[in-house]
Amino acid sequence: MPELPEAETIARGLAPSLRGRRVIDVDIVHDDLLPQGASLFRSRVLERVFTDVGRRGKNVVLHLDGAAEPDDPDAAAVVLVNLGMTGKLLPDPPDEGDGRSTHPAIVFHLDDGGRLVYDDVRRFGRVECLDGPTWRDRSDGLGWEPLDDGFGPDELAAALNGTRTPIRNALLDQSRVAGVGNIYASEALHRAGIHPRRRARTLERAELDRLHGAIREVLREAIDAGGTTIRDYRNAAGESGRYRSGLRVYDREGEPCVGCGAEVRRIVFTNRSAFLCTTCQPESKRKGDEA
DNA sequence: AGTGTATCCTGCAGGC
DNA sequence: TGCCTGCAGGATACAC
Repeated sequence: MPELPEAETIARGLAPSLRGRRVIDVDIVHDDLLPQGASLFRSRVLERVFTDVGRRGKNVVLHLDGAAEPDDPDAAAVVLVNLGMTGKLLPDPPDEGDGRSTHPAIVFHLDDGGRLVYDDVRRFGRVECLDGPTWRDRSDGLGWEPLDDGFGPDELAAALNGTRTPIRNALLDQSRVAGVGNIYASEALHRAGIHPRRRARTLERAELDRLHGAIREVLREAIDAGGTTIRDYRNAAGESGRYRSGLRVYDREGEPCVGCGAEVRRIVFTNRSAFLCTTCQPESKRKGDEA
């Protein structure tokens, strides 16, 4: 569920509360979230100190010191957290009431008596502990950070790489651009006036320029609002995101388009909903497409 | 290469 | 109240 703005909000909220704390024990409630297996994961994480929290695409990256070999920079490691649809990272959650962990999957016990809980209702998330070189390789397999200075319209065009796949699907492909999911794909395409089903290779230069600007704009606005909560998303403090009211089409089927007043429509392809205004985002003229 | 489908899982809203 | 269906911010694997 969480996309780039939600992962960014979580990382920012988590960093101050996690830095400098050491893992003294790990409870593994659901080992199906650990592709490495419980014992390897535990052995890699035990006795290490969280040094910082970052983000890459939709992933929250918990940095660990190189406790075993302090002089080797490659000994530093990360806990890579892909939150799936319903993942949450909760530092020191209360036992009762709002913000408590309802579906704990992995519990890190920390040296000061506190905890970091990875909670995940549907358990589509993944948690891994990777050494530095492995993490760099993994990160290299992801596409552009859309908010990086180096990411311009030319880079977007190159990432799309002439594919015939619908532009909505191309935007969801994390190896092209990292961090865009179903909400912000719909939102960016609406702002750019491009139909979600347009084949990526048919986008003209002006459309690529608009799409590039729209992606960055909507992601920045969503970060400023602390992300979007449709139902499950909560930040590290257990709070909802405030960007839902900034959404122009996503989850607004039947409501008027803010641009033209026509009804927002929901279409489904590749098993996922896309929301659009068919007036502001006209379908291409012919079924097979030109170009 | 692209696309449709199924899968992993749980919960919730809506229809009857 | 309950039962059933469809749907959900993701990612992958498969057959055509």
